[in-house]
Amino acid sequence: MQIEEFFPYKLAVTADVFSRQLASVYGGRHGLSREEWRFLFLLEGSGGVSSLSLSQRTSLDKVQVSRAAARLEEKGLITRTVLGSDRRQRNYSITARGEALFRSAFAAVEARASAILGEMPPDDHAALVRGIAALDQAVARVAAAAGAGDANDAAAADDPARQDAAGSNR
Amino acid sequence: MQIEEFFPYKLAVTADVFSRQLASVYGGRHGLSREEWRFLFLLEGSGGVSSLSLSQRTSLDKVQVSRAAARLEEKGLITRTVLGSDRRQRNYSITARGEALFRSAFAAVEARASAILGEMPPDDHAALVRGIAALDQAVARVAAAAGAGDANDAAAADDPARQDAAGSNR
DNA sequence: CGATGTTCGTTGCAAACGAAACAATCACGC
DNA sequence: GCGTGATTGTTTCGTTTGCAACGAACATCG
Repeated sequence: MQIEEFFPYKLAVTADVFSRQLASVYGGRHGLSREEWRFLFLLEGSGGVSSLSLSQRTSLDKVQVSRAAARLEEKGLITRTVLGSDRRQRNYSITARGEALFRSAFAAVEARASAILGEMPPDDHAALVRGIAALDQAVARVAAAAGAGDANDAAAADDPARQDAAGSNR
Repeated sequence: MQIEEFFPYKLAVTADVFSRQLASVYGGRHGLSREEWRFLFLLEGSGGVSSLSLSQRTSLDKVQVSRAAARLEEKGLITRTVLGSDRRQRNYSITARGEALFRSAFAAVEARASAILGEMPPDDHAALVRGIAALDQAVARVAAAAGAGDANDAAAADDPARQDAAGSNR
């Protein structure tokens, strides 16, 4: 079997190239990392987001959230405040500068994304959207079933320290 | 716009989760990194591959190839020899141990991939394959056009040292 | 042949990452 | 109220990654 014909490989490579195309837009011109970009994306619109809902809604784990928040705060794009109800949690909100930067970046990113997706025949575009949605659901089903099972399976003899990752996000 | 509904985000997240499912198979049980996995994939079957054709056929740049090759050689999974025709290039070939390891890993990976993809309704699966192929072509067209154009665009005023990345892989 | 420029693979270095340890805060049982 | 455990966010440590510089091997032109 040639690797080019192995579908998981093609999916990974294609998605990566596409993602890099967009990352070069918000990264190159606006200086945002992928985590920072997603972070601002979440904050934009909603006035303030607690760290809890942020972890749940993105594919960022708590370490990535912490680091991205530190950098964004340093750049003056977001503010971090401590919640009164639970003083462990943080409440993130976007600043005016952050919102302006994000709007600018978003317009450029969407333009690039539309340029690529618009290059596809409409039928293929619809197929892509449909296929990704279905894959998303399928991988969620299998991952839920295989998450504990295969992890233990893989750790059969030499890795007793591995615990199941049930409580983790991502 | 909610980030969950932004298609590029959904594509990136879904592809990443799927890729990680497979990476946990060849990584967890067989101790291969993604680059090493792809490297062995390319070498398997073909008796020997020159470094030149290897860079062209994978999405690995020369640094990744060099490092993956060093680790694989250290593990005894491949051999590195110097070509007679051009003594700068290397000729990689897989060892018996490497081939055995790869075959075992491949069977497990394919099983996991089939488990996920087989979970999808056949129509959706067909749509996914079709959509990814179309996206692959579309992004290739746009990247070729925007590669130089937008890079210069982004580097408008502050990065005169940027040269076009035409000769680079990835 | 010798000088210059190009290509290939490797290495150094700084930034980023993942996993585990950590401190701070909360929740609960007694 | 107070110890014990759980949860949240941060930090630390070792590794990996991307980028640029480098040396070695070739090519080209005089």
